[in-house]
Amino acid sequence: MARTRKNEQDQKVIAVEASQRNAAMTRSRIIHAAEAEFADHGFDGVSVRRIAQRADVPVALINYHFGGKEGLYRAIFEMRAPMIVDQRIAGLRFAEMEPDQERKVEMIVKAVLVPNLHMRSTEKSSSYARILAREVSDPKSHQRGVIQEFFDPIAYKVMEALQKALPDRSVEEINWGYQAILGVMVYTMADTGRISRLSDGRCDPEDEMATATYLVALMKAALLHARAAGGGAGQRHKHSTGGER
Amino acid sequence: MARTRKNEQDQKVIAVEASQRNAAMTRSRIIHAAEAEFADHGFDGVSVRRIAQRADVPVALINYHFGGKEGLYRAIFEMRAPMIVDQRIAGLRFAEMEPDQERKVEMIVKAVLVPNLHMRSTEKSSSYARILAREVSDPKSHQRGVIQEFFDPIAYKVMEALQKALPDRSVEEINWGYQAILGVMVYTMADTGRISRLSDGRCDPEDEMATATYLVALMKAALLHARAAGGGAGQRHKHSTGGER
DNA sequence: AAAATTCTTGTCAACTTGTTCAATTGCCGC
DNA sequence: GCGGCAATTGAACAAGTTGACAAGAATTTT
Repeated sequence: MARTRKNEQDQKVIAVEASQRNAAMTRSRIIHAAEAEFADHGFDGVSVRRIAQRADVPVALINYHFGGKEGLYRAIFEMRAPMIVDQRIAGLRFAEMEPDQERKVEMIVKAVLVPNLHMRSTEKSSSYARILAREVSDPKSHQRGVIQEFFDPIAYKVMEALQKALPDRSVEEINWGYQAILGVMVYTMADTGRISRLSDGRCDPEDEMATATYLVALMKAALLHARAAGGGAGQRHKHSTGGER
Repeated sequence: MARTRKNEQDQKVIAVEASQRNAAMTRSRIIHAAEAEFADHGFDGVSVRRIAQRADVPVALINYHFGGKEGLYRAIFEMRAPMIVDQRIAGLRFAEMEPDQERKVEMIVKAVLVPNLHMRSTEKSSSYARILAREVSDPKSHQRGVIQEFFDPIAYKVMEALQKALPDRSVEEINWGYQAILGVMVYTMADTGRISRLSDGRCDPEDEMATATYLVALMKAALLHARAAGGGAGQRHKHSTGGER
């Protein structure tokens, strides 16, 4: 957090060109500009020059503060990720205390979905949601290692909680269940208007409340009622139903 | 002299196919090179020069045949999309004839998932799956309009089938259900190794059969058993989607 | 007050980018 | 044969890219 002696809010607009000499604030302004640009055009689609222009700083400042384009990119995650992770952990702790199985699963699903959905509908950080969505569908993300570094730990925690809530499920079922939740979440977060278009405006990811309600209901049902093959959790010969193709 | 004529014909075919003077063939080579590159680095992450180099053709040829980078990008979809759409339509026709509700829903889910999952595991066209995954999480996709043009029609068909199979569901429930299927599918298709890493190798998107089994089971359960909480999910205005800053 | 440090800035050069151009090649019907 | 035509080529273009530098301003330390 920026620790300025003076009130930062007051100065934010006033002294842009004048004599605002504050590293932390400049950094912040750059990061926010970068966040918006990266969200709109992707890592490769945006130039540091445009970020600099948007942040109203000279280009060289970006290299000075973040040591390059990728450093700036990582800085965004370093700023935002803890926010989400903490909220998820809190949600999981909540779920742990719930005795009823059905509600417990629901709370776990909520713990994963709600922080991100909320973030998306918050104007200020909605860009970050889209960056996140991009990152998971980019092979380079592995190279950058951002997801792994920031989100793998919480992923294990969630799956552990799921396994505890659904003890009769196999490891595979738990894993695929978690991946499904994530997929739905990411797809919704990344949405660029298609959901609203297809539903003729009836479904709107911006409406955090409604979206969360429907998605939680879906994934809760998926986790509670899905059986991989036939009846038991065992791996019988699967795929006996009609063969298309 | 039938024989001579046949020989001539044969030689002509061979010559045409071997010669670099074959528009269709060079087009194809360019498209395939582009597909691989776009999948790995995204639309903005790759230069036409690299594509040209990979296809072993001069750069100018790309612009000649496809009228630019974006034209080339669209050409990929024009080649691949019909394949998937047709398979889905076939799957839906299958589902339509199924009397049992539960099996019907399962078949619809399969009709959506299987063509894409199969494509992903096919080596030759696995790149396209990743391109598709990128496209849906790119705001520019709206600008390009590729998804809308090629996949919106089949989306309506699927939702129609879902509505018919689950008549008591609201339009919103059907829409979110479909979005969920798509989200899970896209996330799985786009996966860059995280699923396998998190599951310690137990879950592998490359394994088309197992993946389809688990995902179909999940989404089938989601559609069949999900009920929006209490029934009153229709919270109208919650957040004003007003001014940005 | 002077010096040292941190932060900011304009400018620069080497390099890519997507696209266009004029010229060339091979194939066809005349 | 010989133009007409589509396909191909290498070169050139203008615009934009990144990262670096040294010099200047602000802040802190001496």
